[in-house]
Amino acid sequence: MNTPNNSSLLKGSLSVMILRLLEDRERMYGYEITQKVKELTAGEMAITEGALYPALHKLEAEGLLTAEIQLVDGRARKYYSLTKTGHTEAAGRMAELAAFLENLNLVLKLKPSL
Amino acid sequence: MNTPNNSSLLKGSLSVMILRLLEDRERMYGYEITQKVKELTAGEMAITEGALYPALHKLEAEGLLTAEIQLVDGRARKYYSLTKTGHTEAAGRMAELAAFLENLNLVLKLKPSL
DNA sequence: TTTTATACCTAAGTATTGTATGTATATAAC
DNA sequence: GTTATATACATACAATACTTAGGTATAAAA
Repeated sequence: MNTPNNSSLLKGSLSVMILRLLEDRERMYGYEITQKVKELTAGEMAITEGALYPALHKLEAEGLLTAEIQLVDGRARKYYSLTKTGHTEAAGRMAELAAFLENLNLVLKLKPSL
Repeated sequence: MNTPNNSSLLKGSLSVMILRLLEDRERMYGYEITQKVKELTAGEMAITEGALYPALHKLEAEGLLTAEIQLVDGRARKYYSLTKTGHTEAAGRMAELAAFLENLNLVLKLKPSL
């Protein structure tokens, strides 16, 4: 029998988004992530800073991200990049999410496009 | 500007699943829901009872579900049905979820099938 | 000069879910 | 006949994520 997927009913979609964005972009800073998400979703999805920064710190503490601070126009930016482990984990979590969404579709009988 | 969708980053997917299952089925009891979800997902998704029963009680308290107890083969079953408000709310939450998933796809650039 | 945008951060509260446990009956296995 | 499994409900506690609300600071625009 399959091991039941207890994996968090998607409550961790924020960290997956962060990891996925960094898979494509090499490095990003926190504020940039909030703007990029707004841009990609035409303003419909907003990541709050109160959720984002703790999530970034956690991913860094888990060894999935590394950070380096850089001064740009007199303001300090903290750039994050995926570590080697982070790349692996990003792929893994994306697969988990995809599997969860497929199962969710089965339960909700969503249209294939969703 | 669009009102940002702060709607809970999908952490409430369980209640949406319950509402959606009841949209199609008229009435179900708790244990039946756990089995139906297992069946629909070929055992890959398991709803824990510790999450399910409080969720059902909450939906009932919110007036979205009504419950009636019925004895079947010497065991008491608690059947839940959508109220009129529950039907409306079910449709609303499904729409919210669909919107959220679309935005998630935009951020994650998932394949159309997901 | 004040507001807006940029850029970071944390603390406290809320809400959902998982783990663990409990009760009880019916049926199947031993 | 006893034990294990399936059915069927329930709650308490812990873990965790996210929201709300606030704080600091610089640059640019009004």
